[in-house]
Amino acid sequence: MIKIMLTERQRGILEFIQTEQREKGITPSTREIQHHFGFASQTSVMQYISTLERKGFLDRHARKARALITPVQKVRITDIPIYGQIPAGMATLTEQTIEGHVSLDARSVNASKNSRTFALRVRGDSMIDAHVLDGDIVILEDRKDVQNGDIVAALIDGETTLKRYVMEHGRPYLKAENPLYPNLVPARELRIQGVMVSLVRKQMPVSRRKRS
Amino acid sequence: MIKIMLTERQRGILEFIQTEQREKGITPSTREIQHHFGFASQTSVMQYISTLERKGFLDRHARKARALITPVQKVRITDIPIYGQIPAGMATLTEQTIEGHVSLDARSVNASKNSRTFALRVRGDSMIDAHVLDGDIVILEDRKDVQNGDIVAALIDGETTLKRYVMEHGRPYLKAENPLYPNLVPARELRIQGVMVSLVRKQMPVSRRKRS
DNA sequence: CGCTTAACTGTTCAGTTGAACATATTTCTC
DNA sequence: GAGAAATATGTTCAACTGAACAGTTAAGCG
Repeated sequence: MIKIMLTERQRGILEFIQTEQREKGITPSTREIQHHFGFASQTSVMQYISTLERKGFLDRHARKARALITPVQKVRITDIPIYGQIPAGMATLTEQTIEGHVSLDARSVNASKNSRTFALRVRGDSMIDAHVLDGDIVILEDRKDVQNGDIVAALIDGETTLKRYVMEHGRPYLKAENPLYPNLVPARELRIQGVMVSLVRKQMPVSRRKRS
Repeated sequence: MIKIMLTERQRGILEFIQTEQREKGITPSTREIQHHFGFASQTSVMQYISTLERKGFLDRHARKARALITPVQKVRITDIPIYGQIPAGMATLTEQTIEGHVSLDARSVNASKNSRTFALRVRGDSMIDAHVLDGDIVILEDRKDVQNGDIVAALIDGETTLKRYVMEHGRPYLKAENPLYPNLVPARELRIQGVMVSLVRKQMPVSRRKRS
C-alpha cells in the first residue's frame, strides 16, 4: 500500500510540475498549472498542491512566487566537492583545495544524509585489484563506523591514500589492492578521513588511453 | 583574458544567486538580492542581472517571478535514464523499460550534447578485466563514430551486452574482458547501441558484498 | 578635458502570484 | 443512504515582482 498514495490527477499535476522544472528551469505558477489542465479556478491547483505537500511529494516556500520545490531536486541531488589532495585533516577541507564538483543524486551515490560527503581523485594504481583506477573519482563519506573490508581514505604522513581497511588480530592496517604496493601498518593512530561509498569514472577516449 | 570577465561585485551577485538556488531550491527575487547586498534600489540589481545575462553567466525568463536560471543548473546536469535491459533496439527505449535515473553533471560524464545519453546496469563479470563490475551503471552515448578499443553496448540475438569493440583485419568483433567469456564475432550485422563514456559504481556495504 | 563604463539612488507602475472564502459535484466506502 | 474524500468553481485581495524612467557619482582612458 506504500507504493502509490496518489490519485491519477494528483500524480499528473506532480509530473507536470517536475517536467516544467526540468525543461524550463523554473517551477510553474498556480495559474500556469491551472491553464495546462484546463481548470476554471486556481483553487483546484491550490488544493492539489497542499495535498501533494502534505503527502511529502512536494516542498515549498510559502507565499513566494514559483517557490515549489520537488524533493527530487532538493533531496536527491548532492553537489560533491572534489579535493585533489587533503593536506592535513578534515578541519582543513576548505574551498581552496576543491578541484571541482560532481553532482549526482544521493541514491545512486549511496549517501546517507547525516554524514558529510566528499570526493577524491584517485592517483596511482594501488587499488587496481579493487577495480579502482588512476583518475577515478571516489566518493567518500565522513563516517565513524568503519568496517573490516571497507575502502577508506586515510591520512598517513600528511598524505591521503586510498586503501582497504583490514582488521587482523584486533589491529587495523591498510591494505593496497595491488601486489606491487606495500600494506601500511599504522605506527600509532590511524586517521580515517572517509569511507568509499561510490565511484565515478570518466572513460578516456581511446587515443588518449594508456596501453596496458 | 577569457578567465574572469566579471568584476568582483558581479561575481558576488552571481554567486549569491547560485548559492540561494542550491540551498533553498528557488532563485532569489531582485529585491532579495537588493537587501542582501544592501542596495537602496533594486535597479542596481536589474543592471547586474542584465550584465550577467549579456555575458552569458545567467539565463532567464523575462517578466516572470524568480525566473533566473544559472547555466550551471540548466546545461551541466543531465538526467540519465537507466535501462535494465534493452529489448530490441534503440527504437524501443520507452519509459517503461526505465529502471531509474542517474543525475550527474555532463562534464564529469564526458557527454557531448549532440548525442543521446543513457545508462545500463551491468550484469555479469564479462568486462571485469576492464574494471567494469557486476552491478555497475555504465553511461553510454548513442554515437556514430565507434573507435577500435571502445567499450560498447551491442545487440546480439535480442540481448544487450557490454563488450570491447575490436577491429582486426578490417573486421570488427566484440571482445569480452574476461578469459572465461568468449569473444563474439558477428554473423552479419553488428548493432552498436552506445559507446561507454562513463561509469558509476555504488559501493556495496561489506556485509552484503560477495567474497572473492 | 571630454568620453565611456561601472556602480548606484529613488520612485512609479502594471502584471503576477499565492491565498482565502464560500460553495457545488462526484466518487467511494461503510 | 450517510459520510468522507476527492474534485471542482468563482471571486476577491494583498503582497510580490520585474521593469522602466530619470537621475548621480566615481574611475579609467586617451
